[in-house]
Amino acid sequence: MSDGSNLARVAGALGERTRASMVIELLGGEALPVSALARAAGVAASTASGHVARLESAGLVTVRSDGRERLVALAGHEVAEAVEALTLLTGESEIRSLRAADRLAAERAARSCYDHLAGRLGVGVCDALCASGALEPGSLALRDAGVLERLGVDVESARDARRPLTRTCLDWSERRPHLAGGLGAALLGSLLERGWVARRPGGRALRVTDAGASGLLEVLGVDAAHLAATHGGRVV
Amino acid sequence: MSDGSNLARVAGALGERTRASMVIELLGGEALPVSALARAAGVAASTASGHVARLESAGLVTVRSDGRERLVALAGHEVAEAVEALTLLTGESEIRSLRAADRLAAERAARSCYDHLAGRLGVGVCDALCASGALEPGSLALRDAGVLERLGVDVESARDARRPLTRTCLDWSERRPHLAGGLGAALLGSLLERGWVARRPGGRALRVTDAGASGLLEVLGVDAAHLAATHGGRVV
DNA sequence: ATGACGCTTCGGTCCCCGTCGAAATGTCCG
DNA sequence: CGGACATTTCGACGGGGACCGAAGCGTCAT
Repeated sequence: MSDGSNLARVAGALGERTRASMVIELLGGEALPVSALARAAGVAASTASGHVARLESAGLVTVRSDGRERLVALAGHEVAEAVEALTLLTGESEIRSLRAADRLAAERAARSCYDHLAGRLGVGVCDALCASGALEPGSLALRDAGVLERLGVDVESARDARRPLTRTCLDWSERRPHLAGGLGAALLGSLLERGWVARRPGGRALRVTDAGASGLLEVLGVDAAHLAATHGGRVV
Repeated sequence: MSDGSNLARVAGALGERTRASMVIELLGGEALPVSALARAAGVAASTASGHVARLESAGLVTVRSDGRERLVALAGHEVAEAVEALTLLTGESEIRSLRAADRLAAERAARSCYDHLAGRLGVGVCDALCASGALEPGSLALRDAGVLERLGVDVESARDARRPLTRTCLDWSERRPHLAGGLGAALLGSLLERGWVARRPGGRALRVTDAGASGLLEVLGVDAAHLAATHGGRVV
């Protein structure tokens, strides 16, 4: 690795506006067809096809054929972590359109960071888990699995030798740490499975359902409906 | 951030062989003059100058004039973390030359990961800190500051609101976590200040001094001389 | 079977950017 | 002050790659 060509190959795959848009789109955690990525990035299907091929050969995404579609997904949580680390280096973005502003507001409120919660909701849930004694405040080390199990998380099966059980992920919008790692992934998975949060179509933003609002209030004392509301904006 | 241009700007700065080599060179943690980066990357001084300008405008490095030299350094630990995260995505590198093989062996043994220890030595020290009860095994949360203070670390001043006290950093050579974060930085700083480890010129690799070998053996029970030896290779 | 649809390949165009050497600027040291 | 050195600017060259539309190839539905 003293030679830079490996790093350049991976970074170069992200280092172009169109491909970067595609990867950000995939950061929602769902697999998307090539056509959706083309639309999101604003390029022709043929152009998008080439970019997907390059992302795949760089190992950033995996592609799976499904009928006549080809579904593209991030290759793993390591990719999402690298993208998040790079995103932290970028300054704030300028708002370009009303639609972009809406979308940004929704993502600031609640979003998935590939496989775990982020945004105000993610930080709020993490803080509540610390306050309830489930997690150690600074390090986010697991202290008491009880609260998490009441959220439907199977803590034991969240253990995975390939990555730490808990990890702090610095939120680019809140500039505060939130819960990532195997446990963060299991938590989002459980909330999605229970229908407490749902993915908003066409992006990384999440929506808190009525069941989720009451459940999170009861178990964690978190006013999720307030946290996940777009400040002063319309909530779809 | 739903637009990819910010991500592309930062990733694009890393996404070119020559600039990637320069950044890897800077990952040692020392500020280097432009001429040293040019030599390391194998390009003319004028070419290197342009690349440094681009890295600076992307916010990845800072440049400080010192006499007739301009010293380039990584802009902060966030940059180092992003580069490490990207490095984890690259496969193994092929060895191109005997010199590169020597260098790689030295870096696998002991190196600085911008501001903390990495390589076999870094992992070994981290394991020993866990075994001695100073750190919590999985999360690396601080348990007992005593051992660290015997290593010269001022734990209190290592606390920094802008980043976690301890963080796990996955080692690309060992594929095992080691200690990063504010405490990891303070530890490397202390070992360098005490003269227990020293930077090898021209790279990220570290050398364990005689004082360091006996000190680490006494305080942590770590056979640092063995860990930091290049396996079967010559040790300069 | 016959479209409709999603995707890829191909050919062509254009521009960005990495590279160098030469010359200019600025700094240090006799 | 004048020569050595580090760096930057400039001009020129060449290559890689981003883009599109048209055409070809599977797959699904009617």
